[in-house]
Amino acid sequence: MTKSKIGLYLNKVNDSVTLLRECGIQPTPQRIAVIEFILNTRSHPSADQALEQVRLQCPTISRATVYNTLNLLVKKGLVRTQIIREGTVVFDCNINQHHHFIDEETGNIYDIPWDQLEVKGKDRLKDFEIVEFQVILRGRRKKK
Amino acid sequence: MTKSKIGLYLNKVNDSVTLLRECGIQPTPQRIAVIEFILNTRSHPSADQALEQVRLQCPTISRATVYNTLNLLVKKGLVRTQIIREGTVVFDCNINQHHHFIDEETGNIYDIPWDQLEVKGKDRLKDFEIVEFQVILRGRRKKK
DNA sequence: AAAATATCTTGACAAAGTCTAAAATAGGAC
DNA sequence: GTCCTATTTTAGACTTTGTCAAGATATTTT
Repeated sequence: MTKSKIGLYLNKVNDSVTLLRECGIQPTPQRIAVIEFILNTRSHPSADQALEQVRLQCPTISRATVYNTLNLLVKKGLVRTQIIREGTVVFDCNINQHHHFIDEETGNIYDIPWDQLEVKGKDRLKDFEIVEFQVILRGRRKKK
Repeated sequence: MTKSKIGLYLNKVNDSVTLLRECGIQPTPQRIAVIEFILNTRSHPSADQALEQVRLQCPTISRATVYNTLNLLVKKGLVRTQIIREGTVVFDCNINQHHHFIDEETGNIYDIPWDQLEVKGKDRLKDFEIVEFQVILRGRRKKK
């Protein structure tokens, strides 16, 4: 399993153990619980929301460990943070470039595939060296 | 003076008094100090940063008053909030649509005029009703 | 000037996040 | 297995951002 495929296949404990080892992270039960939760959700949770969910599996885990583990996963490039919710950083297991849509009624955050939108005119911004960018859209998700 | 011109002309106390009155806000010394600071900065400050600066002019102002006044100005449409900095809401006196560039070295936030960038493909997002959007770019501002 | 409103301040509180010291655990050497 | 060391985890203290309520000040209204 390669890093680029994470986030969809992580339903076996073995996978997360392997993944942690590949990143040079000791696979403790706490870290396994965190990585299995975060790589299997599309919900862009905050650290405290992750804590709440991870405790269902691993009731004794401390807040500091969840924060430490999530930050470690960010440092290793397995997840990334997004600044799109008021008051808290959210964690995003989709490490490929993509955009975001935020439902202002529910607070839900949806990924928009990179190739669905095109941003034109960036080369005109002569004063800025762009390292990354994304479009952030807000509104309502339509009911089916 | 109309609301659409605010943010550039606000160097006379009279202007801010007029503006507050136009919005049905009683122009107290505290509120004048807050509005004069916030409408004359391009720096996208947090509420606590605003407090710090406003206290230079009005040393006795309380934190609650700065928060209340800023939120009041948001409600009246004179400034708006942006979620682009980690850990805190920032206030933006540019109420016209625009994009943002964030210098990752300094944390400085720069406005990018609306017409400099074009986002194509929004109509393909059938599941979403878009109320607003912006492009957020990160990188380094080039030295002159 | 007294009463009624509106505003401001202080301090308490909650949530998000970091840090530290001590306890628990794991891994390696023997 | 036992001992030793390095790594992890935990609990709690602390900071920052933000809100709220109660009392103190100001401002209007009459």
